[in-house]
Amino acid sequence: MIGSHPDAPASLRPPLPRLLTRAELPRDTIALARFLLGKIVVRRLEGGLATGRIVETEAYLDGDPACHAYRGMTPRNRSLFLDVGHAYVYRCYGTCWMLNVSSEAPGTGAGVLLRALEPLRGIEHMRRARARASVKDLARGPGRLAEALRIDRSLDGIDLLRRGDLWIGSDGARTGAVGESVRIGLTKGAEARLRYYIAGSGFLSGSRTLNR
DNA sequence: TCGCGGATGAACT
DNA sequence: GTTCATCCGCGAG
Repeated sequence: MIGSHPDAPASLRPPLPRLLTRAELPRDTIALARFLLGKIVVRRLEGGLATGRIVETEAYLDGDPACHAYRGMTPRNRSLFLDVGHAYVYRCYGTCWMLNVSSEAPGTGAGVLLRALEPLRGIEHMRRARARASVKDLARGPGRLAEALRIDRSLDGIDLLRRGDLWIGSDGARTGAVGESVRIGLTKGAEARLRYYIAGSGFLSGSRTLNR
C-alpha cells in the first residue's frame, strides 16, 4: 500500500501516473483486458485524488451473449460502441454502478469491466463512501469499486485517456503472472474464461477457487 | 468459509 | 412484467 496523507507536501506524494495514449491501447478486447491489469485508475474527487491499481478485469466481446451490446446499440449501451478507452457506466441490480472501458474500433460494441482495484492513494476519500470497509474490501468487486470512487452515470461516455474527473494511467509497474477464470455472476456466456487477474493479489473479488 | 435471500431501479420485451 | 456483469447480512457447518 502506497497511500500518502492528502496534506503532505507535493514533493512527498507519489507522482501522477503517466497518461496512456490511444495508440498504445490494444483494440482487441481480450488483449485490452490483460493490458489494463496493473494500470492505475485516477479519480478526481472533492478533497483530492483517489487512485488504485487494476488487479481484476473481465472481457465482454463483440458477439458475446453476455455483452450488453449483443443485441445492438441502445441508449444505455451506446458508449460501448465508442473508440477504445471511453467509459461505459451503467447501473446494475438497482444498487450498484459498473465501470467498463470500451474496446475495439468505433462502431463495434465491446468492453472490459473493471472488477477490482488495489487502493493506492486517497484512501481516506474512498472511505468517505465506504466507511465500514477495510482497505482490502474498499474496491474488491465492481460495485464496490464504483462506490469507492463515486462513479455514476455522469461519467458515462467520457474519454479515459485525458486528465479529467476519471482517467487511466500507468506508473510503469510490471505485472507478474496473470490468472484467468470464468466471469463472475453471469447467466449468459457463463462458460467462457474471460476474467483476468493479477495472480496472488490480495485485492481480488471472487472465491478462492476462482483465483488459483 | 460458504450459500442463501432481499433491496433496488432502469432498460428492455 | 422480466431481467440483471451486486452487495450485505445472516445462519449453518
